[in-house]
Amino acid sequence: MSNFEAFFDYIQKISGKVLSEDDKHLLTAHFKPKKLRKRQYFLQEGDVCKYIGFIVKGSARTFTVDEKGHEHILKLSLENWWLADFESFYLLTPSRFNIEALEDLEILQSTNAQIEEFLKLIPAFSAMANVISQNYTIANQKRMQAAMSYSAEERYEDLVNNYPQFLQRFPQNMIASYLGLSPETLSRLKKNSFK
Amino acid sequence: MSNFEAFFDYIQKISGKVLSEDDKHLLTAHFKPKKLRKRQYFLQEGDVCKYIGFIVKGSARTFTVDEKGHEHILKLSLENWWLADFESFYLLTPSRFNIEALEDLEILQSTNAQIEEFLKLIPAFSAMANVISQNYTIANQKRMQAAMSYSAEERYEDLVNNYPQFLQRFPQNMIASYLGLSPETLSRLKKNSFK
DNA sequence: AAATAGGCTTGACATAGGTCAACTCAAGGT
DNA sequence: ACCTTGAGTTGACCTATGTCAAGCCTATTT
Repeated sequence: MSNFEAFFDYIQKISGKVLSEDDKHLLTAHFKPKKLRKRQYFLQEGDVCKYIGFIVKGSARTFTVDEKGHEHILKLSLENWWLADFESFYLLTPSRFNIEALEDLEILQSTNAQIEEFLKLIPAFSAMANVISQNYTIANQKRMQAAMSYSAEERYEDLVNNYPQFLQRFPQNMIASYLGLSPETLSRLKKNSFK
Repeated sequence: MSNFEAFFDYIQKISGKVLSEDDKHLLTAHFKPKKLRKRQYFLQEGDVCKYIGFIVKGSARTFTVDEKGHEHILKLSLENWWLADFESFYLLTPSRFNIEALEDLEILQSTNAQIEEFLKLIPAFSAMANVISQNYTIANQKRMQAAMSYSAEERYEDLVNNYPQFLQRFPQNMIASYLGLSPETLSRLKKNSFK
């Protein structure tokens, strides 16, 4: 099953360890393929995030809606990323976020309890989890610094340099929201930077 | 040594596991007590963050200086928090941050290589690391959301509710920088919210 | 082919928050 | 005791970005 091949490759590459045949069987048995169509929700605000998904194909956004009804995108996710509200997933509390497919989405999903098992039983999986958690911490720190220290224009240029795929895959108003800008501001900003 | 008692308690409390006498000896042997005076630097921008510190007493700030010479505080740290630029510490790359004692500081410090050992040898330590990493991820997500969705006033109220100790321990201009505000703005904002 | 909807741009205007400068007050160092 | 230094406040003004509204273009639906 080609879905799982990509998944196994990913785990082995990130962890630097090899998956045994047993490991693979275990993963195959407990990660369920699932499809979501564009606009479908993976998670709704107020629900507990019971599942974590590994994105095989497609994209999604994690966002909140504030009191004024404005949406704020906190995360844009593509292939080979994990999809979940980790706070809700770890603590089993109702989520403050929505997660919605922006393109047709194919994921492999599993539950918290099963992830705990994988962490215990599969060394490559647990090594991967550690690396991902490091990467997350680093990425969050960078994003936080950018939000605090950089102007709108600098943040946009940062994104162009670091996540050029985003520009291909996501409409500009989503990018704007991800950067914490109104769509109008991003539009003007691009015009000016071309000069 | 009372320093270490507090440290052991912390590990056991966070991890939910017990430290054996051997564990404690290992930790005592490889965490070195260190003191920094107010204003002293734990880490300077451009240096690799070779040490991680557990704060026994005192406080510190992690900040950057932008091209215009303005400082931005990314993290304020108190007792029972870890002190490090994790990006630099994990990857051994030069840090973009400065870490400075805001009050006289007593820490227990160790190196990356030794931490790896502790993770392998001490189950309570490794369980603690997982919990902390979860907490970190959650806290970062919240802070990111706050930075994107909330006004200056809302972010301040959030801080008053969630980290009231900060108001006691840190001068107002540090709080302002932590919130991404100028000191003047925070000052005015407080005046108005008293009404 | 017409109709509709979504995304993008542009203009005019509004506003939150930043900047600069002056003043006050408390604290620490000598 | 004196002097300096740092923190906080306040006022006047400035600027980046948001808001609202209109119009345009492309793609999809009918």
